[in-house]
Amino acid sequence: MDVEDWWPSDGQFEVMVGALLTQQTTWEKVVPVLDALKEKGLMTPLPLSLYPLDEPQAVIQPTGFYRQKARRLIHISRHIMDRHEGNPAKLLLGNLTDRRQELLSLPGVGPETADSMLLFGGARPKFVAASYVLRVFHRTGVLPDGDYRSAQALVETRYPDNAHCYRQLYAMLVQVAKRYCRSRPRCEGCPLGQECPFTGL
DNA sequence: ACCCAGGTGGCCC
DNA sequence: GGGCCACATGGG
Repeated sequence: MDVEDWWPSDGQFEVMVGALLTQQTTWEKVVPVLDALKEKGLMTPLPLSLYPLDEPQAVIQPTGFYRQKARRLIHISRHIMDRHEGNPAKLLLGNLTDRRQELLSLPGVGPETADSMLLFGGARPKFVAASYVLRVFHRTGVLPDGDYRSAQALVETRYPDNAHCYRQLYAMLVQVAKRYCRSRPRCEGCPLGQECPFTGL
C-alpha cells in the first residue's frame, strides 16, 4: 500500500462516509458498502438526507453497528444540506478549529473520525492519532502514556501545518502497528524492542 | 469458541 | 477526567 494514497476515494463526501463506516471494523468490509451506496446513487447528501432517521439501511449492515451508523450518515447529510448548501466541501473549509468543533458536534463523529475527514477528505493539517498510532508511540517509548490529544499535539508541534506529512506518517504508523502491535501472537519477533504496555510482552 | 477490527456516546464515580 | 459498557457484523 502506497502511503501517498492511503485513503482512496472519489470525493470528499465519500471520505466522510468511509470515515463513519470504518469505525471499529476493517476497511475491507467498508469498500463493498461504499460501492453499493454509489450504485444506489446514495453517495451524496441529498438523497440520504431524505431518509427517516429510524430506518436502518440494509446496505450498511456488513460494517456492523449498522443502526447507529445509518442514523449518523443521515444526520451528517442533513447537516450538509441545511448548513452548507448541500456541498460537503464547505464542511471542511475555513477556520480549522471551528470546522473541527462543528464536526465533533455531529452524532457519531469523535476526534478520530473528525480528523480523518479533515486530513484525508479536505487535506487539512490535522494529525489522526488513531489507536494504532498510540500503540506504536507506546511501544517505541515516543509517548509511553499518551492519549489522543497528546499524541496529536506532539506531531502537530513537531511538524506544524503539514498535511502531507501527517498523511504519510499516519499511513506508515498504521502499517507498522498492523504488523507488529496487534494481539500477543503477532507481537513475537517485534523489532521495536521494548515491553509492550498493550500485550505485556 | 474465542479475539479482533482504521470509535463513539452514555453512564458512573 | 478516567474506567466500563453497549453498539453488530464478519474474518482469522
